[in-house]
Amino acid sequence: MSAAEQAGLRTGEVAEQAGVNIQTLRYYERRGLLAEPHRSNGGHRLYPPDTVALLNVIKAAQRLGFTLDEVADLLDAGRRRHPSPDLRERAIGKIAEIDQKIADLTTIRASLTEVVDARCDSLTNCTCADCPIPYLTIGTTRPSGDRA
Amino acid sequence: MSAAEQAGLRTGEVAEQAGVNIQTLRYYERRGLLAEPHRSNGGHRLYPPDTVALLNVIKAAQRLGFTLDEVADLLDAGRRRHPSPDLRERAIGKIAEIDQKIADLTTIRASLTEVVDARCDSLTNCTCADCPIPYLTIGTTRPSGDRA
DNA sequence: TTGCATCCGGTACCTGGGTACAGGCTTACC
DNA sequence: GGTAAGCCTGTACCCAGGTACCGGATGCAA
Repeated sequence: MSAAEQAGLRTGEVAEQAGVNIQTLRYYERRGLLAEPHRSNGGHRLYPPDTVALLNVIKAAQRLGFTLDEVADLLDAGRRRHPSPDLRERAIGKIAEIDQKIADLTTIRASLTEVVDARCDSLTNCTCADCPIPYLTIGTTRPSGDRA
Repeated sequence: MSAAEQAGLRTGEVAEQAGVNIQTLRYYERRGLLAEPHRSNGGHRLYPPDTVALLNVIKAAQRLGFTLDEVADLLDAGRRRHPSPDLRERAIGKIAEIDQKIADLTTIRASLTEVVDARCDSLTNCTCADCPIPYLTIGTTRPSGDRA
């Protein structure tokens, strides 16, 4: 059993297993998404094994359109055992955001399904001559009043 | 009735109504998201009125984590009356992506709800001492094999 | 103890999605 | 027809999120 096995994963291992760049690990550390890991005597980082899972979480959240700052918030909210009232507030806000996202995605999904199910395809000469923008409904439910 | 009324909206009007920058309109035009509008004799752009709605759609899709290229694809898919088989293929792919996004969002939502509902809050000294990463499940369902 | 793969910090660079500015022409209203 | 607001093209710049590169130090196995 080598020393590495009991001390943790090194950057290269984490990066490889999580499918991210080594530089990205250090970047996330700077951004506060990854806690500073332990170091070897020589100063090399040694990560706890669940870091890989955490990175997958981060990447998943990003794919959903959250910024790194937001991801940091989400992780923070989830991490604390007894969230402060403030944190609760923000979590509630995030839930509302998420609900909106889900609603929008559902609308887009429906539109795409129509395309695939050939609502227009088979009708070929689709009744809705001016059918150009099928996702229009999304626009009408946008979250905060943009319009004057 | 002025000439403008029958010819279309000018950039400033569209930008204002859609809540975007004028520069953004031209940027979208360059990127192919907005068709080149008609021009006045003097060369000023004159947009059809539904451009505003279209912009809202674009912005909504962006909030959901789609890139501009992807938005362009989505719009394209929705626009065609009789989609080519290829387009159908891509639409199907997008639907799968969207389903994944919805699933992930749902998971995150559930985790946040737990936080808000004080599953830990009231337990204060939460049983799950190592509860640190509640969204872990997301990572395990990530879309395409990242791992070697 | 040598040698190669890795890792270190620091800095520079890249892409996506915009945004700002300069210098000049149009529009619209008096 | 004068003039202010608005628009034109072109180019430069900005921010987020990474990536690449550099010169030097570590890790570890033979």
